[in-house]
Amino acid sequence: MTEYNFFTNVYDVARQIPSGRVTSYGAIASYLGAKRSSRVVGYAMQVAGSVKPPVPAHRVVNRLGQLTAATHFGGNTMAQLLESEGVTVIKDQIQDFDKVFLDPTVELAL
DNA sequence: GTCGTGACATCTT
DNA sequence: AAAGATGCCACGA
Repeated sequence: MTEYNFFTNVYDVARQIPSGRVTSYGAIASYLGAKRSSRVVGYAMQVAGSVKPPVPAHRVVNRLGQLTAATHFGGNTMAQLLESEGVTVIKDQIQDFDKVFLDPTVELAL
């Protein structure tokens, strides 16, 4: 009995994000058909570290491309991971965000 | 069981 | 056009 919550749905999409790519809350929310529920998407990421399988929350950032999640990760760990995947991140700010940005409604266009 | 807060975004005035 | 207010779901106390 899989608890199909909005969270679970977000995790599913986030796990479909390839390495070196990033997405925004609104994009995922929109993909799920709940644009205004962007807040819930963000909260899902918070618990993402407590969910199975682990979700690459470091690939999910806000609309500005800022690693706002780093606050919960406990440091710059998130930025280091992104750089490790080929994403340039400076001071919790993704560079070339337009290039690494991936839209689930486009790439994952179901 | 109820109230409030939270990795944001969108809609309205 | 910009600024302000609202909305959504889940979890914590």
